[in-house]
Amino acid sequence: MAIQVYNTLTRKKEPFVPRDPGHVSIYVCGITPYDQSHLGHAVPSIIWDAIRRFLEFKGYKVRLVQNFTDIDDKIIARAQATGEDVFEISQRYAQEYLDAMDALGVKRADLYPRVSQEIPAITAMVQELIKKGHAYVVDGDVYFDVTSFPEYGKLSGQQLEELEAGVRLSVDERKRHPMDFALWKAAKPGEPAWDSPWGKGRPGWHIECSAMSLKYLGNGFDFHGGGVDLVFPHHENEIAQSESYTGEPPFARCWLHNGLLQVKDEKMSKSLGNFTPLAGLLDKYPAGVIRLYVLSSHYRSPLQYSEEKLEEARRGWERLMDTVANLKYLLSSWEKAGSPGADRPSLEEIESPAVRQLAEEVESSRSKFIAAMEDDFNTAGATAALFELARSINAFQGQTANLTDRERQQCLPVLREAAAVFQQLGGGILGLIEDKSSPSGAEQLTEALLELLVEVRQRARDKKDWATADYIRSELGKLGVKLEDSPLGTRWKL
RNA sequence: GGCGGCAUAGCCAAGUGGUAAGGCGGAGGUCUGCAAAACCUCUAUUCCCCAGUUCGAAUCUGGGUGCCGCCUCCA
Repeated sequence: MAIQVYNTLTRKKEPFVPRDPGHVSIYVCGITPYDQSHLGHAVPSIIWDAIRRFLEFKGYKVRLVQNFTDIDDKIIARAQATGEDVFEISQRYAQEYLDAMDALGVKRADLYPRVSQEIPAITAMVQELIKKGHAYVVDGDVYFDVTSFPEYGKLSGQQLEELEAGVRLSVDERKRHPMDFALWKAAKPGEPAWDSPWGKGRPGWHIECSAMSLKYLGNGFDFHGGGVDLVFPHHENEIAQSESYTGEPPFARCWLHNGLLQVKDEKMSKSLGNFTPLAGLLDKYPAGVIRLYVLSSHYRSPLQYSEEKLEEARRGWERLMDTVANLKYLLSSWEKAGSPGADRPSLEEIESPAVRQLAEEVESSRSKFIAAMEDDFNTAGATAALFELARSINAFQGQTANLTDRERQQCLPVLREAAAVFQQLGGGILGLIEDKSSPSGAEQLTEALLELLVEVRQRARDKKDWATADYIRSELGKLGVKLEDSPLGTRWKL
């Protein structure tokens, strides 16, 4: 089944056909680092991370580029207010953003170009646009002439005439058309500026993404993404200037826009002052919880933010993590017991109905998951499939006690496969399940000590010394370690 | 005023013509020294409202209503 994607440009779902077979090129509009990153910024990052991981899972070689707008009015304003250097500010907040993405388990983009480092590409593009008659110079400013691009409005469905009627701000009299936008802004005193054929100045907002995406991904790259709030004017303008520049549409093949994070029915944004900084949130919630919260709805839907929603996500996430722990426990105890690690038998070869059912359910959850992701990256449907798989695995575990030796023999490879699939879907693609493959020395010691305490407590329990057993459990509880007794033995979790 | 989107249980949320996934919460049960976890059963005769198309609509069409985003910096 081919991947289907909803394209903002055509307003319908269409089959995804990459520009270059086997390769996917993606440009995601990044942030303007002038203040703390908030949860709203994490939304597209998490979504694109899942999309990217899924495409890689499907065998594509993915190239993902995300920019930093490290020079703009807001950063300059901030610098003037604090007396700090413009680039120190943008550098610091860009780093904070990257740290937060790392903490969220978002794989790094292949490239994070910064406007300030791309001035030559930008001025070259502006020059070409002037040469082709798509832009004009006024007092050191350069404007794009929207009437020179007949298709202006094709992304957002806007008509130039209507836009003109709806202009809310006083229009700069020097512009030929009210919707003309700045490609280059003449420098004001005290602002960072670069030399250009039109005098000292700096790039306008929209031109950077065109220049950088064309430079690093080439014309006609596969996906251009960002929040829906960027459709107009930002992405509309990108299309206008890029396609005017190259003369070879499309600039980007498919436009994906994610819904916005809302707080009390208003979007979360820095300007509204209702944002939840990522840094603090990551102290309170594991990355997997935040990711599950974001990925359990479709990327195009708006997402309501509240602590309760995150708490709900936490409980669901804990169930997934418990399933991982269950699997690990079961596998290691069986492996210790010396069950031979045979090849995975075919479905027909499996005698035990319980084992066969598990094998079937693993396969069906896996295909449901993949089908959901192929259908416009429906992570909500995919997480549903993951939860179904968790239930299958946990339910199977409850039946393991009455399996015969021979059934266990067949079961081990099936169970290993279940674990691998669960890890691949929930961990590898959605990034919900952390894979602690190499615990640190301190962690290993902690584990060993906990195992010891659990063993001591078990001896007390064997003697029906409930007082000692309960004492150990409750004291560990105070330290944040939860003990759970099961027919398979006692498990602990932090 | 223009453009775009959304409306599914107590809450969150999939589902684009064939008879309502999944999560959280709630009720009951199994297991268990207790606790917890896990599992099982139940929890929307119905998808904002009205009309229409159809053998059949949450899904398509028309008309309402409500909410959100954009038209100014924004992920």
